[in-house]
Amino acid sequence: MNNLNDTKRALIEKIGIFHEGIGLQPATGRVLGLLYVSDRPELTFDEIRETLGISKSAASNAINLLLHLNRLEYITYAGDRKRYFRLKLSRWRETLIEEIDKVTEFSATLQEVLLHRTKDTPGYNKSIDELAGFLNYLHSQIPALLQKWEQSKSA
Amino acid sequence: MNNLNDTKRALIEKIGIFHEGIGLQPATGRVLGLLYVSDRPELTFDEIRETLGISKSAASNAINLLLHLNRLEYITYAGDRKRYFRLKLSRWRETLIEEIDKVTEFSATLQEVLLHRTKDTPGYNKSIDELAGFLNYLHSQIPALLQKWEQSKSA
DNA sequence: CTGTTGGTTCAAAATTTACAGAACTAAAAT
DNA sequence: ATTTTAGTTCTGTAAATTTTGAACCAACAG
Repeated sequence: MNNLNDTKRALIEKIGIFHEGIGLQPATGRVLGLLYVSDRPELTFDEIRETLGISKSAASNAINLLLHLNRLEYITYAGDRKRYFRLKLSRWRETLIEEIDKVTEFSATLQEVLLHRTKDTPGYNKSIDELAGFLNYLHSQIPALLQKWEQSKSA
Repeated sequence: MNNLNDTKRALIEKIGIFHEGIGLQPATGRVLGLLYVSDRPELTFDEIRETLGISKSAASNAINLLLHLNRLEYITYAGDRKRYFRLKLSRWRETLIEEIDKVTEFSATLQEVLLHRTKDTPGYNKSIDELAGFLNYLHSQIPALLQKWEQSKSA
């Protein structure tokens, strides 16, 4: 049914490993990978299960987690009980911001650290303060970066 | 020797968990946490081991990994065989760039995906191309962001 | 009302990870 | 020369994670 060549299989693994790196489990990462490379971007539960060679429960868990994370949505067709799952790719901005926020939220912890650090290590404290400060700045600049990027494209 | 109050212990755990999130193991994250909160910023192998209550092997592995990742350095004193480990905090810019690069490197995979995707799904492909494009743009803009942040500070 | 489809949920098995403990080593101290 | 220090490396294992398979369920179809 979903016949994938070796290149695409390898890409699925690569995409899978990347997403493992950001905290998803292997099977979940592969579901994302499959949907990225599949020529038909809407796949059923069973197509996903079968193409990836995973169990129903693994497929169910992965799909539901991804739905929860807003990475996936599904469409239905009248007279067809199956759901057709696809990536919510148009939401990439929000997804990316959420990912970057994981890092920038560390800033709050650093500021807490500063409140409890001795004042006897000014150079050290200054570095922590700088890092925290830049993380906040980075966070604040993402919308502007997105805007500037859009502009640079239309130019 | 290294007497830490509950607040600092909690901060160590928080810093540890954050670093677990970016791929380090718990004990390794806690070593970073300890060095962030410790009033004495240079600690010996045994002080780290004892304060965190971890085994020599766990301490050895964590410290060597962090040295490898350039997150730690050590100093020595004549007539003292111990090494004194400390955070390479002044390197936070490089560390952060490396962390952001983990995300932006995904762009290359996306471009590979595009090479192998059918042309029959233009909207879908466009989203992938946009995401890849913005990741590249983000990567390219980090140095400028650092510069602008420095300027905004001195103002 | 009975069977089938499209899943979900649960318990157990398999795999992976993280760590401890003990044995070891190189350099320095006695 | 032998003991101590400051770690390293290896092996075993406990715990956590991930996955499977089987039982289950709700909705619809015949």
